[in-house]
Order: sequence, then structure tokens, then C-alpha cells
Amino acid sequence: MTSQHPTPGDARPGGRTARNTAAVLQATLDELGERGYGAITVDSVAARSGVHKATVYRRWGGVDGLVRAALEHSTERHWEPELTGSLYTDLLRLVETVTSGFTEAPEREVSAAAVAAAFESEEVAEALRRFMSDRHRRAAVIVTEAIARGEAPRDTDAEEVIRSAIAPVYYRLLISREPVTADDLRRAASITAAAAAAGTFTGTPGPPTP
Amino acid sequence: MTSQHPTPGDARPGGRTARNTAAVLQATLDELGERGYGAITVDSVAARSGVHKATVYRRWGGVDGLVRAALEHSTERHWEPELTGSLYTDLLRLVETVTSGFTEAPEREVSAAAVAAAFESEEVAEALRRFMSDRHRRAAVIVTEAIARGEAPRDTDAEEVIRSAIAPVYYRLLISREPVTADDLRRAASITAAAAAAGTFTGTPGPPTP
DNA sequence: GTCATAACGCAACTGTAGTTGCATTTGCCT
DNA sequence: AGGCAAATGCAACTACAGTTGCGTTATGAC
Repeated sequence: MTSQHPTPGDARPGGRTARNTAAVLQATLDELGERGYGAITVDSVAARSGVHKATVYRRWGGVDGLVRAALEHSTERHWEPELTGSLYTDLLRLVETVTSGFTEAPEREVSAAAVAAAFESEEVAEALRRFMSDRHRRAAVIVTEAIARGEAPRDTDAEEVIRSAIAPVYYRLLISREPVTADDLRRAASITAAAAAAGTFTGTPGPPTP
Repeated sequence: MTSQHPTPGDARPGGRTARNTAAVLQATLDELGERGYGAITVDSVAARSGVHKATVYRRWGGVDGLVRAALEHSTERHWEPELTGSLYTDLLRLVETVTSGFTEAPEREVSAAAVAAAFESEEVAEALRRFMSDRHRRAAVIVTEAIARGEAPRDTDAEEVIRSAIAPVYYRLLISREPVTADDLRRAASITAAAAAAGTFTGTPGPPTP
């Protein structure tokens, strides 16, 4: 059998199709930013983009597909962490960036929408997995630089250090839903930097040996 | 003005009303456990409980209200952490409990539903906030016992220690959506126990001083 | 430029979530 | 026991998410 084109937009990626793709993506981001994930609708995105409702359903399948597309667009966009010359301040900058990404409009709604939609759609969950994995990989430079400076052992698990630093921020923002203070960010960076220096992110973890 | 009864079930809490409340709560838990948050419907809960659809809408407002009720029911139920005699193993038991609560049926779906619904409903978000706050308070015994044994300074922020231990687990389960291994749990407990012993959860955090 | 057809626009349709007015049942107070 | 009103059951209704068949437009290959 020859190659199939299950979804429209695959066989003729140019011209009107490309314009529609861009218009719908932009409309999705705008609607998410203004009204949030709870209020966004295929109809509203269709109206805003000027693309017909049936076309949006055929190409993206529904709200989940729209969020997935927005998420994959974010994954493709370039991002890299700031490097200040010290592991602690690098991690502090990183958690500050994460925090503002979930507290300042309009980025806040887009980020929250991705996490929320992942609960309802395995498709979005997969996209989110890829997105987070990509961010881990890119942020790992912070740790490899720190290793090069001698701030952490050579066999430190770099991505695990990143996870350790940002996890408390995500926890407060999205799970326990408490306010995130500057002290919280400093503590997250501090604990992680100290643990990395102590070699906790190497080998197999176990009970602390004093 | 005299006292009002905005929601049905407030003025006559006994008899049929009480039976309906119990039936709907049970049906909600069952539906969540079997079909999950993405599939649960007011109609399905109404049919399963034998309570009429319109009544469920009037008393609970919708799926959000049902999840909120299930969450508040969990908050009222008694829970206390295991105490093994060492901070590290206590924290390890704790994160193991959290993990199984999000990975083993049917509890898994109920827990995930609470977090997911909090994104779409401020009412559920508030209930989740109270639930997590309650769990932090109850789990804090782990730390106060450790302080009594001299494993951590007297002015250690007990609830902050709890948050630090469980945050990486929640992060992997619900945000980055990666598998959680036994090593991950050991590392989370290990880092937190070491940081607590080092006095990181006292006073104002800052850059690590070696 | 010509042409086959992929992609789209349109409109009408289906299914279901959520609402409302009204009759009926049933707590709860006296 | 008796009665008032709260709570529920019922059915019809509205609103909107999502689907489908078909005619139209425009892309990409020749």
C-alpha cells in the first residue's frame, strides 16, 4: 500500500493550509492568554482565526489538539538558561523563570493549560512529556558548567539536579496551590546546590551517612 | 434579614437528603475510580446513585462540585503517617505512600481528578488547598519527632521539610510525567533528610556556605 | 496554462450537557 | 397527628459541542 495522509494538511502543506495553521495557532495562544483553558472553545478559536469550525475539528480534532499544537510550538522555539558563573545563582534564576512563567499573563494561562489538558488527553500528556524532557536537557548546561568549575562531582546527574530545583516550585504553584515567595525560590536553589556539591546526585541514593 | 438557605440540603439535612448525599458521594468515587475524571458525567453519577439528574445539578452544581465533595470527604477522613524512628525512613515511607496514591487504582483516578479539576474550578482549587494544607500539618509529626530525637535543629520548619520531600514525586507524576523509580524516592528522602540535618529549613535561606 | 484532488467553507444535523417550571414527596416543627 | 415548606422527581426545553455530506476553492504536479 502507498503512503496515506490521514490528517488534512499533510499532503499540501503550503499556501492556504499554511496560513490557516498559523492563524489557528495564534488564535489559540490569544484565546488561552485572555480567557484561559477553562473558557477556550473550538468555536471561539475558529471565529478569531477566521478559519471555519469544521476545518479546525478536522485538522486538530478539538481543544486538546489545539493545546498540543501550542505546546509543540513552544518546544520548537529556542530557549536557553542564563549562566551567571555560580550553580546557586544559576538555579535561582531558573526557578525565578519557572515561577514567572506560571504567574504572569499571558504566559501563565498557556503553561497551566498544557498541564491541565495533559490530565484529560494522552496526546497532550505525550507532548508535555517531550516538552519537559527538552527543557531538562537544555537547562542541564547549568550543571555541566558547574561541574567544569568543580562545584559538583564529574558523574553528577545533571537533569536530576534541574528536576530537584524546580520541583518545589511546580508543587506550590500547581499542586498545593500556595503562594511562592522569594524565600521559597532561594531555599529550592540552595538545597539543590548543596546536595549537588555533596555528591547526592551521583550513583545510587540511600540513607544519608553523617 | 433572616438566615438564607442558598443551596438545597442545608435546611433539612436528614432523611432522604442525607441518603442522597451519601449515595451521590459513593457514586462519584466509584465513577472516578472506574472511568476517571475525563469520562465522569453528572448524568452517569445521577444514574448510578439513583438520584435524579436535576437534583445533582441543584445540590452540587456540576462535576466540579462532585469532585470538591469527594475531596472534602477525604480531608475529613483520618490519616496519619507511619513513624519508624528515623527521619530518612519516615520520609521514604511518606513518598512511597504518595506515589502509590497516584499510581494504584482506584485511588489513582480520584487523586488525579482533584488536581485536574482544580485547574478549571476555583472552588475545587480552594478545597485542594485545604486538603494539602491538612496533609502537611498531619505529616509534620515526622519532623517534630525527628527534632525531638536531635536529628534536626529545634527551629526547623516542619511543613517545609514535608513539602521538600514530596515535591519531586508530584513533579514526576503530574508535571513531567516520567516514571517514578525506587531510586527517585530514596533520593528525595535522602536529600531532604540531609538538608534538614544541616539546618537548611531554619531561618532565611541563602546561598550555600561551605 | 491545465488538471486532478487535497483542503476548505457551508449548512444542516445529532447528541448531550445543563436549565427550568411544576407536581409530588417528605423532613421537621408545633 | 397535622401542616408548611424544603427537597426531590419529572419532563420539556435551551444551548452548544461535535459530525457529516456536498459543493467550492486553490495547491502542487505536469
